Amino acid sequence: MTKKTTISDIARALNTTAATVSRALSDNPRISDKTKKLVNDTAKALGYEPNPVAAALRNGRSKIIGVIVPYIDRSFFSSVIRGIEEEVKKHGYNIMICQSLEDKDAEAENIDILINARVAGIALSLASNDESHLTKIINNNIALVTFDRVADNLAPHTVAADDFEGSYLATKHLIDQGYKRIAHLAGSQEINIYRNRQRGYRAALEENGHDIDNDLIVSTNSKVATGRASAEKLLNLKNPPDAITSASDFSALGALQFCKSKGIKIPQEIGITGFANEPFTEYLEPSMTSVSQNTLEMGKIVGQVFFDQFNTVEKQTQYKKILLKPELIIRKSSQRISN
Amino acid sequence: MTKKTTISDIARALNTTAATVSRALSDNPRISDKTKKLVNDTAKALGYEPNPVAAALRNGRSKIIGVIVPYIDRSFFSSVIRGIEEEVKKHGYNIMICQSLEDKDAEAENIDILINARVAGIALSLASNDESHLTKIINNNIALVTFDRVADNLAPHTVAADDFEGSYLATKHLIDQGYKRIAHLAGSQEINIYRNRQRGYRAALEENGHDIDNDLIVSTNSKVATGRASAEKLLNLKNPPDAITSASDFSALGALQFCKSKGIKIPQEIGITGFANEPFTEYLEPSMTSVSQNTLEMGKIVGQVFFDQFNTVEKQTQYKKILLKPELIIRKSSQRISN
DNA sequence: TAATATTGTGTAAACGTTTACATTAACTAT
DNA sequence: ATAGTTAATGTAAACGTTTACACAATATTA
Repeated sequence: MTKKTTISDIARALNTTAATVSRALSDNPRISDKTKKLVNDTAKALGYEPNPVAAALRNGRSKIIGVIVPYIDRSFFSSVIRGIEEEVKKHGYNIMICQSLEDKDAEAENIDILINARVAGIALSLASNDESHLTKIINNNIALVTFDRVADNLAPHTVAADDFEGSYLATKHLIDQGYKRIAHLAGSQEINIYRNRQRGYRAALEENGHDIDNDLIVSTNSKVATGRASAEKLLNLKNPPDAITSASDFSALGALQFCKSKGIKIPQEIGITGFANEPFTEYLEPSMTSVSQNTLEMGKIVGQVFFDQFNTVEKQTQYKKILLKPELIIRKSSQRISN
Repeated sequence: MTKKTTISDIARALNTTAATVSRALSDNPRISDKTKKLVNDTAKALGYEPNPVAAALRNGRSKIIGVIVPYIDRSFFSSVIRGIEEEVKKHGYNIMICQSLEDKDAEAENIDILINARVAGIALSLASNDESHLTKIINNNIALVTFDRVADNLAPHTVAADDFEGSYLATKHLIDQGYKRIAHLAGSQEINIYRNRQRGYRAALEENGHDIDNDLIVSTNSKVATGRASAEKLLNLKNPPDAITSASDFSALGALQFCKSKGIKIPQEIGITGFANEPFTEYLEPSMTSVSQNTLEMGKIVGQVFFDQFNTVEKQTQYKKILLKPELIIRKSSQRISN
């Protein structure tokens, strides 16, 4: 392990000082072109590679973006993470990943760790409704972007899928397919994304002359088993639905399984749509219509928002609230009109 | 953003020096218990938090484990990453993630970045068969653990699923279920994991008195479409198989789709098993038997291997080649004997 | 031509730790 | 009582950058 070349080594070789070398390498206008060329050439000749740790110490800021998600291995998050990685890499940044495990305290702890690591920014999908601990990030003057489960009150910049629109699209699609009584498997109304999905469902019904029947809105925890139970409940109603639009792919899957087990034909007798376009939806029988949130894109945009910030003159940055257009992926579970 | 407390602040408050504070905080035996208590108390009182960047500069090593995978959002990798994260977090370490996109050059570049970031270790799943660029890691005295696609020649420590065993288990299971002509959808034989899976298949047949028929071994690229095509080819043989054990869930899915489309009953007329236990296998119709590689566990073990190394007296570390026992998840696609 | 800008470079401190090498005081042994 | 330990702490340098400030040399202006 031969010692690494430093700017001082370059300086020594050129009979100049580290300051000049540092400036030359960062293309400082005060340095003559001749010196710059000299420095860059010997840097290459000596195999110089900058030490980001030293720079981070001096600058009080490292070229790292911290990312905190509930679970790394949820397909939604891993895909967003990939997007963030690819975007920040373009700017010479790296990502440091933490999990909150949907626990507020773990989230707060991870925030402390990232602040201490002097990250340039933190991308975060909230573990809970509590956003109070985010102030710490802002007080430390660290760029903050929340995504998916965004912090509406505290975070200056947010990136999320337009859940209202996604749910609206799915519901409208069912209406267009001729379904008359459309039920909704709602997620926890504590969480804004699920509230928005319910709102989208309601809006689509209202704007298209459908009545809203509260019996057709059932609350779930976004799990397969609950989806099955909810479907059973719905289909046992005196006036059962002929379609189900779910705020989650998992509960939609449960509903689909229940219907199949009862021999109810999908999509002929009942239409089903999910939400999130989980990888499995494509392979179900029948394949399931779902709302794609364009997760990779979401990650890339999260990354971009950081650099938009970094590149604006400090104060003047406008707060960005970005809503990404979702895409309805129409598959067999909801398509009974051939076209 | 009030200035952060440093060890010098603590020293000043106690009328001592930074050296003593540093030693006290790291529980150095040369420091009296009285002083240690004093230091720890004022550290707490002043809200001191150590600056890992400064420590990393001084030590030439940061408490970061770099992870390089082909794609972050493949469920296999995201799950391993989660395991690594959870394990290293226990030791106060964090992970920095890079993607190789299955490109050798990108992998080499990421290695450089991580080396420059002075990571304590690198966990890596190879992008290609080429391992030559790994020498750099070793020359920089950075701990290296390869997993899944391991570097047999260069990497001292490797963690992988026992592919041979997994494939053996799946094949043996099909034999036990009474299938007589068992085909194999093989992956690229350039890659050792696929070679091992084919070996496991062959061994199971041989050890159980089944002939090996090379017509029943078809090579795929582990994609759904190829799986479909391969199944078609196999079922058109004069003497077609009555079971297919695949080296990949995706090609197994293709085979399953093809059989269903032809009205061939699974598992009655044909048994199918996949490999990797991708999330979707559970939800297929029929649900698909697959080999689980215990990915979360794999990640945790990768993490452990680092700290086993760190804690041994430098030189004496023995090279670890860990093979994890896979688990056969038996579902409907292969189970025609009721039990 | 003297005063003033401009250009290019050097000096030295700072970022916050860690640690090899003193130093001092108290303790043990003879 | 004196030399030799041992225990506890201090001194100062080092890790590799960046940058405020100073400075000299040249160019510009009046």
